[in-house]
Amino acid sequence: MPELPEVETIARTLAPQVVGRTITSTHILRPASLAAGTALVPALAGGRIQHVARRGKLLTLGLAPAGSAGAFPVPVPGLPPAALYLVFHLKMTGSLFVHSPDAAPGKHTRLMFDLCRNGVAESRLFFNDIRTFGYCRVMAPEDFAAWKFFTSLGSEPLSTDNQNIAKALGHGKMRIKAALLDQRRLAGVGNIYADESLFRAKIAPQTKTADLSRTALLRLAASLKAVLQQAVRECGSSIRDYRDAAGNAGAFQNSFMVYGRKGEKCKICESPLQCSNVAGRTTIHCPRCQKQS
DNA sequence: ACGCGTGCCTGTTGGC
DNA sequence: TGCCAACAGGCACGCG
Repeated sequence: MPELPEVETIARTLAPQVVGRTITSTHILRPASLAAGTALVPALAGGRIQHVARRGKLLTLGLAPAGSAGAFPVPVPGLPPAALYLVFHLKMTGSLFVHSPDAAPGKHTRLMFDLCRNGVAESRLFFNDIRTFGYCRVMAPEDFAAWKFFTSLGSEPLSTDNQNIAKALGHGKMRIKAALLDQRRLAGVGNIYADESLFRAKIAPQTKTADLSRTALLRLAASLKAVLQQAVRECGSSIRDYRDAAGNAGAFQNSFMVYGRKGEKCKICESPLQCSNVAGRTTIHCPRCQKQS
């Protein structure tokens, strides 16, 4: 389930395989996986991939039309300019891989993009998604910049200072775990990194944000950044079958203190870890270590 | 306006 | 051993 570190890793490993290539054709195996921009699909042909970027959990490919000098009047905040964007949300089971140009779609292949370099067919970009929650949108910059989900995304935790992270998390009446998962407050945090950052900050996930001191919120901000930074360094977490765009597994799952460790002993105090449901999500925490507010 | 519960989807897991 | 309910979870949506 790609969260910020996984999407960042996928973007980094995908970029060298696709930047500079031109899309020659698009294969839509499951129309519903193309959530918007069907009318723009013909415009992809001849588009040259300029960059791969990430915003929250969204992964974007920015295209320039063939021969363009690169003047793109409508900017998309937080992303490099492009004439047209391919925007992916991988949700739980989406993945992106580059295969040979004649590779056949698999059972879970939803979209394929043929890529050429210097006029020669080079590869085929696959969007696979077992559970079909993920999607791809083809968007002109003005549509992208006006897309409600995109415009309501909160700031990037790794480029926001601790005071502003504490501010983003600290208001309202939510439980702190729900606030961490709220993409309008901070973009990119999912269930894994919410639980892991709460453990490291010694905060119980069900605590109401209003009951947390400024000190606790600042500690959580620092823990969240540290966890995300380490996970990016370790190329994300591979549980089940997550792989980056180069086919490599991540390593951060080896550093999990709580996620997926229901009933196991806390690595700090050896108390059994408690499983509960907070904000509609499976939540694991240590009832002994996570008490500070 | 905000917070919360539910549905979407399919492969895997675990209980009986 | 086999069946099947429960589970995984990000986000859209509807309700209060």
